[in-house]
Amino acid sequence: MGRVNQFDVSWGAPRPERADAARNRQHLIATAREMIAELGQERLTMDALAERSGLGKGTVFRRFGTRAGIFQALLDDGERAFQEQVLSGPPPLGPGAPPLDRLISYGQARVRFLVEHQEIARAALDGRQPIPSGSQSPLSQAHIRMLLGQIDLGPADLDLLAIQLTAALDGPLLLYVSATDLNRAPDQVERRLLPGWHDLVRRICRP
Amino acid sequence: MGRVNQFDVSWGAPRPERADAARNRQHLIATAREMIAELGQERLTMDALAERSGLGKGTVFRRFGTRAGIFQALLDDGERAFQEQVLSGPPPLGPGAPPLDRLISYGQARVRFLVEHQEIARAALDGRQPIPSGSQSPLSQAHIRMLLGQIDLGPADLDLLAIQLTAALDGPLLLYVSATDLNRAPDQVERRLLPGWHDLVRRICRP
DNA sequence: AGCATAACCGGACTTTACCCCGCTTACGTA
DNA sequence: TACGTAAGCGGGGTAAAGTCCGGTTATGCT
Repeated sequence: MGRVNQFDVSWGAPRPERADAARNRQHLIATAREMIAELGQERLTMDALAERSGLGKGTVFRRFGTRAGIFQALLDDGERAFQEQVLSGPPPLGPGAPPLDRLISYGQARVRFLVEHQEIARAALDGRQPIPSGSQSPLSQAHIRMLLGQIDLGPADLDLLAIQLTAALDGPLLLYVSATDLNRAPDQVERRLLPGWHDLVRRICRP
Repeated sequence: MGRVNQFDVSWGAPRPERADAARNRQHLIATAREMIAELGQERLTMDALAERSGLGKGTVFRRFGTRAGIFQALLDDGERAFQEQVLSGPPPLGPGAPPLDRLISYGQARVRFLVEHQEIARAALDGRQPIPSGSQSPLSQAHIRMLLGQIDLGPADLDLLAIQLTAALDGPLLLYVSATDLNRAPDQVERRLLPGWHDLVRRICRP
């Protein structure tokens, strides 16, 4: 909800969004959610979204820039809510617990988040964009980086380590686990991935 | 080179490819390489590829199924050659060295491979495909899995660990490192990623 | 060799992401 | 409150991905 348009990457909004534009974005996102629920992501077309919203095609594209942009916006939206839990919710996810515990439960929460938003997350990938589309999951990466800073790891490239961990967390879901598995048995997937993350973090962070 | 068409996922070819089809695939791959070198991946269109090859559009699509399929084929091609080095080349990459050393140098070789084929690798991603397009880099994953099996890691989900490591290896390049950085200073990227991989593996595999 | 059949070929056709540009509307200033 | 202007709007236009199907060619069998 904070961003002005698809080019506004910086957080401090340089200029407030015009009222009608904000209204339209809201409406577009809501309509997109409806259509995805009804038809599935692969049948969400830009034209149909525009028509059902009662807006012009041009508007849709100015808002989101590209088809993948819609899904990124949707994901951002969900991620923002999720991130609030993480930043100010109860321990061990929120502050108060030892950083290692927070890291572990963060990963577990994110696995659940990604399983839930799996369809949208896949559609937000875009092979044509030269730069990682909107730089994938920067919030997640930043949070992991922050927690790593509070753990004593000796000399290490913490920024890179955070990137690697983020990839090890997101990758198995987005790229490597078959969609069939996920749809048929999301529970089983979680039962495997959650301990996997736990184990990975323990291995990396032990002295 | 081995696969009959985009639906043939199994390795043992059920039926040999017809001679003209094989010739056309060869020719298409070669032409695609030329055009990418001349124009860049984003300007490689299916129509242009067909015309320049002197073939019909239908042929191109039957061969590769989708635009991303072309890039997957190109990547497969390169990966196969790379994999031979790994399976039968000299140590520490090839067999003969201790598995931990092989794992480390494998990652380093793969980083170089991905930096080199970066453009194609990105284009091989496809957000619309419900299943991880051809299941991304299965060869790499299998090799890592094999090496992990030769290292004493105590009780662990080795298959999942291999997936996580593959993601931690590929992810930073495909998703998180900006394309600008890569193009301007591939050397610097390597200088950072190579030690990063070394460090990650040491952390995970120490007793 | 001759034939049946399955695979392959090509290019016209459809769908859809994305661009363009003249018109309209909201907001800062006087 | 009136005005100038920058931002927003909409829908027709383009190009490229992906589909279809009638015609063609390779291959196995006799």
